[in-house]
Amino acid sequence: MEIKEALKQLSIYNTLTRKKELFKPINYPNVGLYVCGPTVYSEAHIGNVRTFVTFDVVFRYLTFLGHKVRYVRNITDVGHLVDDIDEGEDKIAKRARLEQLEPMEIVQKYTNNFHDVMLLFNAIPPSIEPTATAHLIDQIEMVNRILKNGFAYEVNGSVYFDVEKYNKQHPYGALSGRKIEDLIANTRDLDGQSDKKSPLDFAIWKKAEKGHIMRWPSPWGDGFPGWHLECSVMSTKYLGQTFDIHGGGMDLKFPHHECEIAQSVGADGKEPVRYWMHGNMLTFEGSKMSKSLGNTFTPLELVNGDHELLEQGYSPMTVRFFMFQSHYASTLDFSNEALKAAEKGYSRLTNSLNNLNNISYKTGNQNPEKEEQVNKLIDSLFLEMNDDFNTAKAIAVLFELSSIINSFYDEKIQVGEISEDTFNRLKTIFNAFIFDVLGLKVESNSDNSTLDQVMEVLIGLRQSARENKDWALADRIRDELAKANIQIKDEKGKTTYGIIK
RNA sequence: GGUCACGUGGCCGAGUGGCUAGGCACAGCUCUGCAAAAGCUUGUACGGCGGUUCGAAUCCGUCCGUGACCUCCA
Repeated sequence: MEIKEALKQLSIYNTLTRKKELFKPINYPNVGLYVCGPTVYSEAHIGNVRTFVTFDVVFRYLTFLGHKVRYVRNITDVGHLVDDIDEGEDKIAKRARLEQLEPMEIVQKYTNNFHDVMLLFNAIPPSIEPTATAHLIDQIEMVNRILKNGFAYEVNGSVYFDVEKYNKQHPYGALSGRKIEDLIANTRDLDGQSDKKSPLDFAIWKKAEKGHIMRWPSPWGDGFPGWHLECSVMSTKYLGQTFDIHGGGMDLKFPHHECEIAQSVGADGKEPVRYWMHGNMLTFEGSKMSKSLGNTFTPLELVNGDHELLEQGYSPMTVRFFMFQSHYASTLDFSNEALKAAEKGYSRLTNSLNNLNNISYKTGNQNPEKEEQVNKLIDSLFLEMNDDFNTAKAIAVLFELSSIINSFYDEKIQVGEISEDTFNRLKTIFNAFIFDVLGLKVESNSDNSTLDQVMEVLIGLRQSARENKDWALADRIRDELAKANIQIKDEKGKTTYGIIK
């Protein structure tokens, strides 16, 4: 599909500069996109879904505009500690102990779960999905480079990044807007327990204590890599020392992403990322959903309605659509009312889509105003997405187009008022935005062909009754079916049915 | 305590110095044997108080409220 240059001017809000900037890839048309993936120590929750669905659209839209995107999203399978960045137990090791499994069994189990969830929500798999444990040699190498450059020190088999020393040459905290003095002033004393010179320092290699079940040999003895290191290593390895876009949840901005920058600059002397993007959090009743607060639910619970906070289940595409009705950088509050509204809205949109695909073009009296209106709305779809992936506005435009489409379908407006070219453009772009850009799928209520056949019989019987003006029987069929949650829909010329939720 | 966001009509939620966001709900209408479904149409909102401006919901100040980050979480 040919897209006008004027419709390809994408702007991205860059968290680093706090400004919207025109997106210019380093090696057009290639684009490098790195997104921090999950730590696979427990089931994915609905907040994870929001972040990855957000970047799914980023990936899809960049591709749609003609970029060749290499999308790297890691799996963290070692190094992420439970309580304190450098003092807790490894999350995966802990889970392995609790479930009495090998750590790699935990990793596999929750990686599978994560993939299932991503599939359920129709997120395209990344081009490369590297794991931390498969890049230990690369990580040890990066630790060596940082040590060689003097930005790290070894103590008792662990290696720490020297934040204060680094800060003398490179500003630390630019991404999250922090000053090192404030950070120092705010840090708790660690009661002299730590090997670290400063509480701000973070482990890039951690010694494995006796009995620690995740350990690899290194120049500093048996140990495992620090949490932040993998992302620096794998983004550098697959996307280069400086690449285009780095994304992740807002909660990773500090310290995780700040540390990534420090590590990359400390190792290779280059700013790693051109555009930083951060997706915002999901809230429930006003407070952040998070594993630690325990107010999350899993995607499956949401889909099945299997949670005390949920009045019913909401289909994956309803949820996806719901998420797109707000901007990725805003918090989004979950509620039954809002989800139900999204469910109806989404069904309205897919209904219009079906209508559009069932209209056959007929020439008529062209109306230049209508022609211009339709083309302008189509252009707006691009312009809204170009404005920092504003899915909410793009969806609003889709609804405006829906009204026009439905009017064509009902022949309240003749489709011949617009040219055939414009009609074809409308059809192509409307479909493309829904399926390719937003990544929505049409979910059918029933794939049950037996039920379809039964309903065909009942609808036929009712139709005969109506033709005989036997309203009592016709209404009885309708009402009895309604009791069984099946709704009869009399449309023009034909009758269909739907399952009431 | 420090830093930073946000407060939009009944609900959700965009956006912006002057011109209708959109969805849901409500209402009216069309269709229909009646109804439902579906579709169409309408609704003039931006926390309080000051200020800047010809004009502010949009900029500035201030107050109130909510939230996030500052140890883990997407």
